[in-house]
Amino acid sequence: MISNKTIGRLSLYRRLLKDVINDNQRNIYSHELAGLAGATAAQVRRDIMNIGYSGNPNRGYDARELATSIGNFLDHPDGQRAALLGVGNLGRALLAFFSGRRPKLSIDAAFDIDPKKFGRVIHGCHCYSTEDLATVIPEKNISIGIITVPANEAQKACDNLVRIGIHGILNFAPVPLKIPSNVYVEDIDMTMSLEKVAYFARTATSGGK
Amino acid sequence: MISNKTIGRLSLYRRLLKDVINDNQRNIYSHELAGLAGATAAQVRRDIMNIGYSGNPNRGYDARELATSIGNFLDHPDGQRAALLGVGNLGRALLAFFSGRRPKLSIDAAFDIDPKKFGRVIHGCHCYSTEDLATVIPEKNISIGIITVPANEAQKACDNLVRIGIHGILNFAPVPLKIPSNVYVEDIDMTMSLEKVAYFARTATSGGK
DNA sequence: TGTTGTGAATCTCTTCACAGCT
DNA sequence: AGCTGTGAAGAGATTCACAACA
Repeated sequence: MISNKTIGRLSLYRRLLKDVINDNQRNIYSHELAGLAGATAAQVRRDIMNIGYSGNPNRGYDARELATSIGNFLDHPDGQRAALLGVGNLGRALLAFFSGRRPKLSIDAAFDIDPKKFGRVIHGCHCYSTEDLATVIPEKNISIGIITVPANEAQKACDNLVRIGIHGILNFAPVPLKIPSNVYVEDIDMTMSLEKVAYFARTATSGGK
Repeated sequence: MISNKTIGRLSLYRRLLKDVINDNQRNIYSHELAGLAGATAAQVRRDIMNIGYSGNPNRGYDARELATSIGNFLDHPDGQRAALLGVGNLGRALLAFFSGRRPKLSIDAAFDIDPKKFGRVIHGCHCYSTEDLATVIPEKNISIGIITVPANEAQKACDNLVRIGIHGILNFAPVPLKIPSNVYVEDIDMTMSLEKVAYFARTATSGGK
């Protein structure tokens, strides 16, 4: 079983490898990738070991092969699609941010309760009424939910997603969601992050992490 | 020394305690707070122990006192101010999100390179030219930077902040920043988070974390 | 009885260190 | 000589389990 932390770093390595490949660099050593990622060489080697890819003691890793191996590991062969719930300031920013970024992972529908938004296309994404959730999500074969509704509506949004059979949720609302154990939630708690920065900025010389 | 993870949870506990206090609940047990926070009772007790606050074996913790203790621990007595670099979609969403949220922690200046934005006030925050960074930041006594510029400009933005003497940075750009060891960076890597969700949504029954 | 506070045990993640390879 | 792959050690975080207490 592969850990949450390793998955996160693999995602980062792949992104860094794309730049390396674009610069026409063929091979990369664990310590080079570690330098780019802010990790240690041993960490990089172990992460790569975990997905079963092997380098060469002389030339390090083949950048292109490694990126492909990570892709095979992280991506679903048919791709995966996400729905965004809550087309406010943050929701729209995310639609812009993720638009066309990864072919195997796209936001394919947005939902809101405000009728003025129904039918609009925002950064290439069609906006539906929340009432259509149960029909649009299976129809578009969506397997991931992104919650950007206000805090007081987040649990309801989550419950709706879970009821339809969504197993993965990215939650931007600053409240812990109650979910059954077969659903994975990743929280992005910006308030918490900012308060951490404030704390460690004070305690000065290199606080935690 | 208190850990990064503990600081994060304390921030969360405080937010949850506000709701509890608003509901006129006087006392709270570690297992109740744990339930709200999605943690264990032992975890909550240890975190609270770390900041030196004590409960009562009969009544648990005094909600109001505990919230105050966490505040004394997390907040700077004079408050702290942040600057946001990069007034794009995400930057504007953050200005809206954090506007007036916490009195002791506010975004007091925004910076961009686009002259059309200079002088505008966005969600209550004045927008300056990036060239004015070195004058506005000391003037407003800002100690925290928030980076929402495009990936290829993030390191430059970071370097500018560090040069002016900023010790804490919240980084939304999807690149690891190179910083001296006396600066604390908290990364919010939305791409990584979404890819994690995609992965664990597949491997189904409660992947990692 | 049911809670807190906490030493000790456990679990998880990271780093060390080196054999084996090219 | 300098790298990878990896067992083993180490560090860090969480949970257990129970004495002390109201």
